[in-house]
Amino acid sequence: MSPKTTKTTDRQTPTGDRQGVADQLRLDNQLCFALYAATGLVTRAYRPLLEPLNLTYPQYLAMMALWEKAPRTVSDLGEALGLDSGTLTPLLKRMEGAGLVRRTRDKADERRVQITLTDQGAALQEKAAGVPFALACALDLPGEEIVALRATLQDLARKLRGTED
Amino acid sequence: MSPKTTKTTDRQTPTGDRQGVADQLRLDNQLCFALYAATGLVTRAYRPLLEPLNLTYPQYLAMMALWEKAPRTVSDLGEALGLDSGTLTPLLKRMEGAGLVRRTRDKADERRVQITLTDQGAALQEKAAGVPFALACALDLPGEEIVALRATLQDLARKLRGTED
DNA sequence: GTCAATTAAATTGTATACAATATAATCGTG
DNA sequence: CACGATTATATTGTATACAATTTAATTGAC
Repeated sequence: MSPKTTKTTDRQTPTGDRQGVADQLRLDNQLCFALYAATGLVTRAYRPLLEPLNLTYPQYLAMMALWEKAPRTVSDLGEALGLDSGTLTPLLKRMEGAGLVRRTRDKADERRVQITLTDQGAALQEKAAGVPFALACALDLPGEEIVALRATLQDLARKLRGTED
Repeated sequence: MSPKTTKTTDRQTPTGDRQGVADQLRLDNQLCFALYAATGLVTRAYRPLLEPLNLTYPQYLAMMALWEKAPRTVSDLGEALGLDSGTLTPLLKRMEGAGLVRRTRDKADERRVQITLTDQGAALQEKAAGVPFALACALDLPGEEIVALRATLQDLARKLRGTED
C-alpha cells in the first residue's frame, strides 16, 4: 500500500486530481453502496422470518400494502411499492397461485385489475404479527435510531420522488 | 376509513391488540421498506448517469471495487460487494463481453478466477469521475447529512454482518 | 501418498426489477 | 359518435439476486 495521509476526504466539491477521483470512487465513500449493502443485509435478515409464512421479501411488502388497503388496483399497489406492472403482474400471479390474493378485472373499468385478499391472505396477517419485532431485535439498534434512520430515508425518498419524471 | 387517533406509534415492544399489529405492519412504519424504497430511487437516479458509460448499477459497483483493487478473485470481489458467484459469474461474463475485464484462471490455484481490468476498463474510471458529484447534487442533501447517513448505514451493515453466518 | 473434506466457480432454477412494446379499454375533442 | 390520445395491464427480453447443486482443484489427516 502506498503511504497516505489519514485525512478523511468527505468532499462535496469535485476534485480533478488523480487521488481525489480515486477516493471519490471508493466503494466505502458511496452512500449508494451503503444503501445497497444495508438493503441486501436487511433482506437477508428477513428471509428466515418470512420462510415460515411462505413469502419472499417483495411479497411480504405487497401483503403489508394489501393489509393496509384492499381491494386495490395493480397501479395503486405499484405506486405504494414503487414497482411497475412488469414486476407486479408476475409477482401477483404467484401470490394468487399461493392462494393469498385474487386478481379480478374491474367491471366498472375493464382495464383495471383489482387485487383482493383471500381469507387465507387476510389471516396471514396474524402470523406475520411477530415479524417486525423479531427483525427489530435482529437489527440490534435502539428504537430511537431506527425511527431516526427511517425518517431520514423517507426524507431522501421524498426528495428523489420529486425529481423523478 | 375508520376513525383513528393521530397518535404516532413508534413502538419498540410488540403489542398484541388488533390495531397495534396493523400499525406495526404498516409499510410506512417499516425501516426495511424505507431502505428498499430509497435504494430503488437512488438506483434509478444513477441510471441516466451510468447509461453513457454503458454500465448497469451493479456493474458500476463492481467496477469501483476493481478500480480500488485489481486483479482480485471472484470471491474477493463477492465479499466486497456482498454477492456470490451465482450473481457475479454472469455479471462478470457480461463485463468481459463489454471489454472491461478479463477472467483468467489463477495458475497457482486453478480453482480461482482472477478478474483483471482491461485498458478500457481502467480508462473508464476517468469517465466515471463526475458521477459521484452529479449524484450528490441529485440527492439534494447537505454534505454532512450524506456523511452521517452513510455512517449510520455502514454501522447497521456491520452489525448485520456480525450476526450472519 | 491417498482419499475424504473443503474450497472456488459455475450451473440450474426461481424470483425480482425494469425498459420497451403490445393490447385492450376508456376518455376527450370535435 | 367517431377516432386519436391516453390509461391500465400484460408481455418480452435482459439483468440482477440467491438457494441448491455440480465440478474441479486443493488441503489435511492418517
